[in-house]
Amino acid sequence: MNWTDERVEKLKRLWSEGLSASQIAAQLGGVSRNAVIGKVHRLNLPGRAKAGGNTTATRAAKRPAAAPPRTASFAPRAATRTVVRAVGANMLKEEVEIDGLEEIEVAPNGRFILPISRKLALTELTERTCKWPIGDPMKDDFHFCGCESAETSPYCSYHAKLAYQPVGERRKAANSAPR
DNA sequence: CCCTGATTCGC
DNA sequence: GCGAATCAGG
Repeated sequence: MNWTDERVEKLKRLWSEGLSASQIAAQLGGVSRNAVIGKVHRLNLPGRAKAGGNTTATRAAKRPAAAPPRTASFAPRAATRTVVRAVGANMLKEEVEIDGLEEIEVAPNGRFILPISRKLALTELTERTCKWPIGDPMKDDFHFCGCESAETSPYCSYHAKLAYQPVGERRKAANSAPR
Protein backbone atom coordinates (compact mmCIF):
# COMPACT_ATOMS: atom_id res chain seq x y z
CA MET A 1 0.00 0.00 0.00
CA ASN A 2 1.31 3.42 -0.93
CA TRP A 3 1.16 6.52 1.13
CA THR A 4 -0.91 8.51 -1.28
CA ASP A 5 -1.72 12.10 -0.49
CA GLU A 6 -5.19 11.00 0.35
CA ARG A 7 -4.06 8.41 2.82
CA VAL A 8 -1.57 10.77 4.39
CA GLU A 9 -4.29 13.33 4.87
CA LYS A 10 -6.52 10.81 6.49
CA LEU A 11 -3.68 9.75 8.70
CA LYS A 12 -3.07 13.31 9.81
CA ARG A 13 -6.73 13.90 10.49
CA LEU A 14 -7.28 10.73 12.49
CA TRP A 15 -4.06 11.16 14.41
CA SER A 16 -5.00 14.68 15.38
CA GLU A 17 -8.38 13.40 16.46
CA GLY A 18 -6.64 11.25 18.97
CA LEU A 19 -7.25 7.86 17.48
CA SER A 20 -4.69 5.24 18.32
CA ALA A 21 -2.23 4.01 15.73
CA SER A 22 -3.92 0.65 15.50
CA GLN A 23 -7.31 2.24 14.98
CA ILE A 24 -5.93 4.42 12.26
CA ALA A 25 -4.28 1.44 10.65
CA ALA A 26 -7.64 -0.29 10.69
CA GLN A 27 -9.31 2.61 8.93
CA LEU A 28 -6.64 3.03 6.35
CA GLY A 29 -6.36 -0.66 5.71
CA GLY A 30 -3.39 -2.48 4.33
CA VAL A 31 -0.99 -1.14 6.91
CA SER A 32 0.07 -2.14 10.37
CA ARG A 33 0.00 0.11 13.37
CA ASN A 34 3.78 0.19 13.20
CA ALA A 35 3.55 1.59 9.73
CA VAL A 36 1.24 4.28 10.99
CA ILE A 37 3.51 5.19 13.86
CA GLY A 38 6.53 5.20 11.63
CA LYS A 39 4.78 7.47 9.18
CA VAL A 40 3.70 9.80 11.94
CA HIS A 41 7.30 10.22 12.98
CA ARG A 42 8.50 10.78 9.47
CA LEU A 43 5.88 13.46 9.01
CA ASN A 44 7.07 15.10 12.16
CA LEU A 45 3.60 15.04 13.55
CA PRO A 46 3.35 15.76 17.25
CA GLY A 47 3.53 12.56 19.22
CA ARG A 48 1.28 11.65 22.06
CA ALA A 49 1.73 13.66 25.21
CA LYS A 50 2.58 10.81 27.51
CA ALA A 51 4.90 8.10 26.35
CA GLY A 52 3.66 4.63 26.62
CA GLY A 53 0.21 3.35 26.76
CA ASN A 54 -3.24 4.57 27.21
CA THR A 55 -4.62 7.48 25.41
CA THR A 56 -7.79 9.41 25.94
CA ALA A 57 -9.29 7.90 22.85
CA THR A 58 -8.41 4.48 24.05
CA ARG A 59 -10.15 4.89 27.35
CA ALA A 60 -13.35 5.56 25.49
CA ALA A 61 -13.44 1.99 24.36
CA LYS A 62 -12.50 0.58 27.70
CA ARG A 63 -15.08 -1.66 29.16
CA PRO A 64 -17.16 -0.21 31.96
CA ALA A 65 -16.89 -1.95 35.29
CA ALA A 66 -18.46 -5.35 35.26
CA ALA A 67 -21.92 -5.59 36.69
CA PRO A 68 -21.85 -6.77 40.27
CA PRO A 69 -23.22 -10.24 40.83
CA ARG A 70 -26.85 -10.24 41.69
CA THR A 71 -28.34 -13.02 43.72
CA ALA A 72 -31.71 -11.52 44.48
CA SER A 73 -34.10 -10.07 41.99
CA PHE A 74 -34.02 -6.34 41.55
CA ALA A 75 -35.98 -3.78 39.70
CA PRO A 76 -33.97 -2.66 36.69
CA ARG A 77 -33.99 1.03 37.39
CA ALA A 78 -32.33 3.51 35.16
CA ALA A 79 -28.68 3.92 35.90
CA THR A 80 -26.14 6.40 34.71
CA ARG A 81 -22.57 6.02 33.79
CA THR A 82 -19.96 8.22 32.28
CA VAL A 83 -18.97 7.49 28.76
CA VAL A 84 -16.71 9.15 26.32
CA ARG A 85 -18.04 9.17 22.83
CA ALA A 86 -16.38 10.20 19.62
CA VAL A 87 -18.35 12.96 17.96
CA GLY A 88 -16.87 14.51 14.89
CA ALA A 89 -13.45 15.77 15.60
CA ASN A 90 -13.46 15.61 19.34
CA MET A 91 -14.27 13.43 22.24
CA LEU A 92 -17.21 14.39 24.37
CA LYS A 93 -17.65 13.17 27.85
CA GLU A 94 -21.20 12.92 28.92
CA GLU A 95 -23.51 11.31 31.37
CA VAL A 96 -25.89 8.99 29.68
CA GLU A 97 -28.90 7.23 30.96
CA ILE A 98 -29.09 3.55 30.42
CA ASP A 99 -32.52 2.31 29.64
CA GLY A 100 -33.75 -0.95 31.02
CA LEU A 101 -32.94 -3.01 28.00
CA GLU A 102 -29.41 -1.82 27.82
CA GLU A 103 -28.66 -2.30 31.47
CA ILE A 104 -27.75 -5.83 32.29
CA GLU A 105 -30.69 -7.69 33.69
CA VAL A 106 -30.46 -10.82 35.72
CA ALA A 107 -33.51 -12.64 36.83
CA PRO A 108 -32.89 -15.05 39.70
CA ASN A 109 -34.70 -17.67 37.70
CA GLY A 110 -31.89 -17.54 35.25
CA ARG A 111 -34.30 -16.13 32.75
CA PHE A 112 -32.28 -13.84 30.59
CA ILE A 113 -29.16 -11.82 30.76
CA LEU A 114 -28.40 -9.00 28.40
CA PRO A 115 -24.81 -8.01 27.98
CA ILE A 116 -23.84 -4.39 28.19
CA SER A 117 -22.90 -3.35 24.73
CA ARG A 118 -19.60 -1.58 24.48
CA LYS A 119 -20.94 0.23 21.45
CA LEU A 120 -17.83 -0.22 19.41
CA ALA A 121 -17.41 1.19 15.95
CA LEU A 122 -16.45 -1.09 13.13
CA THR A 123 -12.84 -0.02 13.27
CA GLU A 124 -12.63 -0.78 16.94
CA LEU A 125 -13.43 -4.45 16.58
CA THR A 126 -10.63 -6.89 17.20
CA GLU A 127 -10.36 -10.63 16.99
CA ARG A 128 -11.80 -11.04 20.43
CA THR A 129 -14.62 -8.56 20.46
CA CYS A 130 -18.19 -9.57 19.80
CA LYS A 131 -19.16 -8.59 16.28
CA TRP A 132 -22.88 -8.72 16.83
CA PRO A 133 -24.29 -5.69 15.03
CA ILE A 134 -26.77 -3.49 16.83
CA GLY A 135 -29.03 -0.98 15.20
CA ASP A 136 -29.59 0.10 11.64
CA PRO A 137 -26.42 0.14 9.55
CA MET A 138 -27.85 3.09 7.67
CA LYS A 139 -28.20 5.15 10.80
CA ASP A 140 -25.33 6.69 12.65
CA ASP A 141 -26.07 5.06 15.95
CA PHE A 142 -25.11 1.75 14.46
CA HIS A 143 -22.53 -0.11 16.47
CA PHE A 144 -21.34 -3.51 17.55
CA CYS A 145 -21.73 -5.34 20.82
CA GLY A 146 -18.00 -5.43 21.44
CA CYS A 147 -18.11 -7.66 24.48
CA GLU A 148 -15.41 -10.24 24.91
CA SER A 149 -15.76 -13.18 22.59
CA ALA A 150 -14.17 -16.58 22.72
CA GLU A 151 -11.40 -17.17 20.25
CA THR A 152 -13.54 -19.70 18.48
CA SER A 153 -16.50 -17.41 18.08
CA PRO A 154 -17.05 -14.03 16.51
CA TYR A 155 -19.62 -13.33 19.19
CA CYS A 156 -19.77 -13.09 22.94
CA SER A 157 -21.38 -16.00 24.74
CA TYR A 158 -24.74 -14.35 24.75
CA HIS A 159 -24.89 -13.43 21.09
CA ALA A 160 -23.32 -16.73 20.12
CA LYS A 161 -26.37 -18.44 21.53
CA LEU A 162 -28.66 -16.16 19.62
CA ALA A 163 -26.63 -16.59 16.48
CA TYR A 164 -26.86 -20.29 15.95
CA GLN A 165 -30.36 -20.63 17.27
CA PRO A 166 -31.96 -21.40 13.88
CA VAL A 167 -35.52 -20.31 14.30
CA GLY A 168 -36.60 -22.87 16.75
CA GLU A 169 -38.61 -22.38 19.79
CA ARG A 170 -36.74 -21.29 22.87
CA ARG A 171 -38.41 -19.42 25.60
CA LYS A 172 -39.73 -15.93 25.88
CA ALA A 173 -36.28 -14.83 26.84
CA ALA A 174 -34.92 -14.95 23.34
CA ASN A 175 -38.13 -13.67 21.81
CA SER A 176 -38.37 -10.62 23.93
CA ALA A 177 -34.72 -9.82 23.93
CA PRO A 178 -33.60 -9.46 20.32
CA ARG A 179 -30.21 -7.93 20.76
C1' DC B 1 -2.40 -10.73 28.18
C1' DC B 2 -4.50 -6.86 26.35
C1' DC B 3 -3.16 -2.54 24.67
C1' DT B 4 -0.38 2.05 23.82
C1' DG B 5 3.47 4.92 21.33
C1' DA B 6 8.80 5.23 20.47
C1' DT B 7 12.92 3.75 18.38
C1' DT B 8 15.99 1.22 15.63
C1' DC B 9 17.74 -0.44 11.49
C1' DG B 10 17.77 -3.51 7.35
C1' DC B 11 15.61 -2.99 3.26
C1' DG C 1 10.94 6.41 2.85
C1' DC C 2 9.18 2.31 4.70
C1' DG C 3 7.74 -0.74 8.45
C1' DA C 4 8.79 -5.18 11.28
C1' DA C 5 11.06 -5.99 15.31
C1' DT C 6 11.87 -4.45 19.45
C1' DC C 7 11.54 -1.70 23.46
C1' DA C 8 9.11 0.60 27.27
C1' DG C 9 5.09 1.32 29.61
C1' DG C 10 -0.26 1.21 31.48
